Amino acid sequence: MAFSLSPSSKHTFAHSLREKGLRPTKQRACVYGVILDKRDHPTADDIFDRVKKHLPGTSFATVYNCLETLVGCGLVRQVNMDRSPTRYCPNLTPHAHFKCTQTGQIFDVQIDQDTLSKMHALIPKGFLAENIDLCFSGKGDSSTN
Amino acid sequence: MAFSLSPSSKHTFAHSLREKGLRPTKQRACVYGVILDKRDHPTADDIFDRVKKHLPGTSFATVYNCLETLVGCGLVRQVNMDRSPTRYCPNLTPHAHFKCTQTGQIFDVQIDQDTLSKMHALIPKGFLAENIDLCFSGKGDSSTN
DNA sequence: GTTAAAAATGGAATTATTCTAATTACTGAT
DNA sequence: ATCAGTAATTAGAATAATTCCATTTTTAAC
Repeated sequence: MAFSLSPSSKHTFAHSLREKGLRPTKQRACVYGVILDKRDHPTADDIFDRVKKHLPGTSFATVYNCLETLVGCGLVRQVNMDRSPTRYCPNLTPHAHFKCTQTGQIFDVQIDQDTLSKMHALIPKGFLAENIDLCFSGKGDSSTN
Repeated sequence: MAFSLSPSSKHTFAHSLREKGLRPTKQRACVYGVILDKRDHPTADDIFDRVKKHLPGTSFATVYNCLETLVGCGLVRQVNMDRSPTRYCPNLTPHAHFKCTQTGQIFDVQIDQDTLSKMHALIPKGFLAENIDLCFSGKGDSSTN
């Protein structure tokens, strides 16, 4: 059976897509669903595996298409750390990422408004930032292993 | 002829390598040289082309090997923005990068100590960051085109 | 000079991602 | 409801940055 989003997620989802004239298809809902469901910053590959459990016929291309669409609608964010596969994150609040070099795990790190402003203030006159990306890497919290 | 580093760069270069028991070969010097020479955040491909002008026999594998070595010695930094090819930067002071979405150009953006501290302060207890990466993207300064 | 270790080389292999052409599913107008 | 037109999905091929591997060359120490 298809993935079922919670009523509120389903609403945000359908609304965000329709705003851009796009259709809330079951594949898109499912991709969005698995990203919301387990917030472990999955790769396209992880997402493909999870989606197939719900919609076995789904192709890799579709997963990539859906991801691109969801990113374009602002429903999920892409997380790129060094050269490793792109990961996807449904947390839309201002936050940074911390990658544990030992486990590969990625953690969200909240950014307070003051620090965010200071970061914005770095940008020289004449530049207009549409995107900010802050990534840390190092040893993660051992208690979370 | 091989690339010639300025006396002070040559010293830093040889010193940093020898500290790790590595040899300051002409290929490594050349790769480092072209990165220092034109600080435009070149890709491995760009570097390969430039190195070949000085040392025509150089292979792609060597360029990658040298880059890995230089990064390992802390002589250059890798810059990864989204999925585009890795770029290399000899600026070792704390700085962020701004990528112009229109031209693809990458600009260095200095980070002051206060902002840097605030960014560090975001890291939760128990985590130890070895690396910080701050990237902006958006419209670059039109006066630089 | 000889020898052992390190580095460089060329080409093949890998892998995440994108592209392409063909099929299927919607949506809106009739 | 049906049809036409558009959007989305599919399978598989293609791409491109990077890494790997086996071999050759260079270097440094004795």
